[in-house]
Amino acid sequence: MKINNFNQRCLEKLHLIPKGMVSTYFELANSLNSKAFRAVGNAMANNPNPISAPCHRIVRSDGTLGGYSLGVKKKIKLLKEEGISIQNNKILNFKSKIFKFNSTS
DNA sequence: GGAATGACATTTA
DNA sequence: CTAAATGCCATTC
Repeated sequence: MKINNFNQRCLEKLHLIPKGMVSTYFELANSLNSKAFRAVGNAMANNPNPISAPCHRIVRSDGTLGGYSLGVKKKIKLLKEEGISIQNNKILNFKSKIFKFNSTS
């Protein structure tokens, strides 16, 4: 098995997300200089370490939660604990809580 | 090497 | 606004 560059990359980025903030698959892939937001989701889905990586801070571009290996329910709870308000499986003030990575090369 | 899948995104009806 | 269809990228079978 070769090194999971993509997967590892995503996990590293997750660590950059400050508490109380969330990010989208799109932004995450964008930070990787890729448009593989699909592959990003796959990387999380395979989730080698769902504990070491705050994958619960990753949501869809629409502000919806999307999914979670441990269960969407858990994701909501975690985000709420982080200080993020969620309702109807959607993040409130999502635009204000979205976090963008350093796109500056 | 090829087909199939997915925690997605965007557009059109 | 909701639903359906299409496109995209990487990984897995």
